[in-house]
Amino acid sequence: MLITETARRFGLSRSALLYYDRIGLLSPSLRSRAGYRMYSSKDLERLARICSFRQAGLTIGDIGRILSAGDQDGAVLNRRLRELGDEIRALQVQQRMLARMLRLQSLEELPDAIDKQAWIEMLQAAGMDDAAMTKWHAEFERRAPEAHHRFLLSLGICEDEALFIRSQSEERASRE
Amino acid sequence: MLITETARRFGLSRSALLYYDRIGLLSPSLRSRAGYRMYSSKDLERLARICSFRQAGLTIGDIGRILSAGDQDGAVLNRRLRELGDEIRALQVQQRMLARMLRLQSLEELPDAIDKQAWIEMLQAAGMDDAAMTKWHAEFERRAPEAHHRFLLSLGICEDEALFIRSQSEERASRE
DNA sequence: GCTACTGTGACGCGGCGTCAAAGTCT
DNA sequence: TAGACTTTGACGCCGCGTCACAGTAG
Repeated sequence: MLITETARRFGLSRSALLYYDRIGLLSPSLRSRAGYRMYSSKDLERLARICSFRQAGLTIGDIGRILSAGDQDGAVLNRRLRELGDEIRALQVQQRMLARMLRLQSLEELPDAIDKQAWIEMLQAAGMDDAAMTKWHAEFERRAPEAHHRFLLSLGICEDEALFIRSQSEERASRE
Repeated sequence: MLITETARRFGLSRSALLYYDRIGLLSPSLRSRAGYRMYSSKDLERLARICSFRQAGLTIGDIGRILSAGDQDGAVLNRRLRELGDEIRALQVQQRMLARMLRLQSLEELPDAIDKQAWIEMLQAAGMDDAAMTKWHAEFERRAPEAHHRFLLSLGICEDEALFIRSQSEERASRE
């Protein structure tokens, strides 16, 4: 099968298949006399697997590793699964930030304290205790003080309390 | 304030600030005699806004547009909010695919029919009726037949039923 | 003179898309 | 001969990271 037809069948672009050939992920096993790429049924099977993995969000590198060496105990798949959880949570944080920005922009209101509570509950649900949170604040303050400040304000914490938390974080950091 | 200190305060890298300067997103208003970038308090305020928007997942282009022309009715923010929903749903689909792949790999079992049912329920919950699903199958078959086939199999639909669905999709597509 | 900063410019990443120039099939 | 395919190669995209080399502040 020729390249464009192969691409169409799998919902890919021609340039994607050219790319896969260039990096050695999928090199068609035959060439016509004119040098045209000919995809055999085995190539198509390999391509089908590649597509599945791509749709599952694996990188080209990971797919190459799985196809060449196999995936011992599903290590690669499990790692990607964890990454996906992290990515989704990060996007959900962005959602909340945007929602808050829109509220502030349209209503010009102060954010309510519920969000600070919600944030704490999320961290607790993730297994963090008070000590862990204090340590996390200290680390945040050390690495990016302004960002720390803006983050506290974004939780609906007032300027004074934010400065208090930051000063405590500084103390804690300097004691170590 | 000098560049590295500014970067540290906002949790950014020096190269990010160099980049923002190059593309004109944030150009410090002063330079020292030796040509060093000096960030004024107004620059820092602008940077704080930039950081907020970046943390909300906006592209550099969008941020530039908002900072220069404002965001009429929160159009940019609302668009990004919709995109985020789409992205999250896409990642969740990837999660389910990966989970299924791991199950198949570890248990070497056939996927159960529950997943086909679950898929249908999801689409119905999204407001799709039978007619819409038929149309969607036809479109899928037309644009990427192999991918359509693999998708049906991934739902735990057996080879025969998949071929049947695809042939119906073809008929439906050719009648239009 | 040492160290830690600063500048500019060039190149790299992933996963392709896009364009150009030339050849091939029908 | 037309036009729909194919080849290779080079360059572009985003949001920076990373290098090299040179100048500057203390």
